[in-house]
Amino acid sequence: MERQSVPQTTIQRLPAYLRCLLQAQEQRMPVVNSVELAEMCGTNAAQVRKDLSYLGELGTRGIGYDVKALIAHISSVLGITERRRAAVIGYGRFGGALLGYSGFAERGFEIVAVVDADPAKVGTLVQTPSGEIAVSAIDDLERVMQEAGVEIAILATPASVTQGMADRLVAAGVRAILNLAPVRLVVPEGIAVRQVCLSTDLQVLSFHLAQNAQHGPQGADEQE
Amino acid sequence: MERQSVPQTTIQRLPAYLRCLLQAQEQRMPVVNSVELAEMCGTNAAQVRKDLSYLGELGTRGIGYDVKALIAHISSVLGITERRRAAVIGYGRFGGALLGYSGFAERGFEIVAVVDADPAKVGTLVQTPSGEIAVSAIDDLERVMQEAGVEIAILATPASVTQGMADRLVAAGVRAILNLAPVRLVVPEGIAVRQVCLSTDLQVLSFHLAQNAQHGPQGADEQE
DNA sequence: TTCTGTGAACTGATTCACAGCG
DNA sequence: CGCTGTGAATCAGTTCACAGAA
Repeated sequence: MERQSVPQTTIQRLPAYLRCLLQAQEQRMPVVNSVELAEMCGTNAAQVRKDLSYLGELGTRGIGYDVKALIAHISSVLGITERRRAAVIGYGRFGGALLGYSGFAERGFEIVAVVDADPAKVGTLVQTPSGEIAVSAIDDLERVMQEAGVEIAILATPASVTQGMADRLVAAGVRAILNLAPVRLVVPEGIAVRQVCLSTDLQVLSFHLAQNAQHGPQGADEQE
Repeated sequence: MERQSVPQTTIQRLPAYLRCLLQAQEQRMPVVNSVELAEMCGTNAAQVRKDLSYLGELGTRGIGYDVKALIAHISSVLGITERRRAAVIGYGRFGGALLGYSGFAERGFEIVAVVDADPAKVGTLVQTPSGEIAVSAIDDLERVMQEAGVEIAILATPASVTQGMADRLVAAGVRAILNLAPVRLVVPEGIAVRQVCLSTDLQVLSFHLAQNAQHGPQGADEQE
């Protein structure tokens, strides 16, 4: 019944708002206004009001935003009122680190499957914050995704095999992919992909170092 | 002697151009034109030409861009003609994964120090793609940063101590920080910070799943 | 009076379309 | 001719400034 045109940039800020609101809740603040919320997450009040206004009329004039209600609303917009089921593809250094990470569970995600190509690893039991799971074989990828009801795949495979994995995941019905390998994925329309590339981020940082070195230490801050 | 107004967005795309150019070089292509380069990195030709034009007149009309020369130029703009020295703060699951990752070395970075608070870990030898290094104690943070000549710090510490670490790093002269902990860092003007938050990315993906579920499987692709 | 919600103005980035170099 | 480099047009996102709800 409502709009669908929430700007891309606003969506990317919603998780930050959510984090700050949870923090406010811990501090027993029943209400926050746009100035406080902006302060907490490092934006400005106009931005906060504009962003939240895309989601509906969520505030009370003269008062501010009800913390509990706003948390519920943003969670709903982000689609994390129910826990989302994710899988880690590639049980290597990064894959292993992800499985042990408790931050996912705290933010609405559960790792329900791990897949690896190495026969030596298949069958291994892995301890995750939300339980113990066994490593599955790559050959069973499609079956495992379907049986575990995986909605999001986290690709932590070697670069060379990553596109192939993505193709199989899409064919198996996975519609959202977080790619940690340093390759650009090509996927059909309608599949959501997010690329995380630490080397890219380091290179951007390096650019700023190069800039500041050149003409006096006054310079660029933050990203975005 | 030249401009300093390369748009933020262009800078963030330079690493991708670099990656594609290295790939072109491997395929023995001496020259690429804007259409080919756009194809390779998933943009459009106008974008490529505009981006590269901010760096100078690097192409040859009627021909395209010399791959070798363009690699050299972009590397120079990104400040990675010399190897940049980075440190990993926090030798936990993620820190460990980073140290074993060979992608950094391939893209102009060298991990020259690891620091951890756990006395049991201090002194441990860690094998990295570019050699063996010993874990240093957090108490020695300032000295280690200075002696190793660290330019970029990668924060992989528990959220609760991350801001404190950032403060000490800045005080120790580090001017660029890649933060993997899910907290917003507050740093003085002139310090470059990049935030990587996997949970945030998952939440954005979840938003897209929620959207598509609502009104028919036609939908959002890619990030940015 | 206090603070939200929102048009209007502005800023920055992308795309278009073409002049002009090799 | 083919392709770059670039002004001009467009589009998206941010900031301003204020009307009006509580």
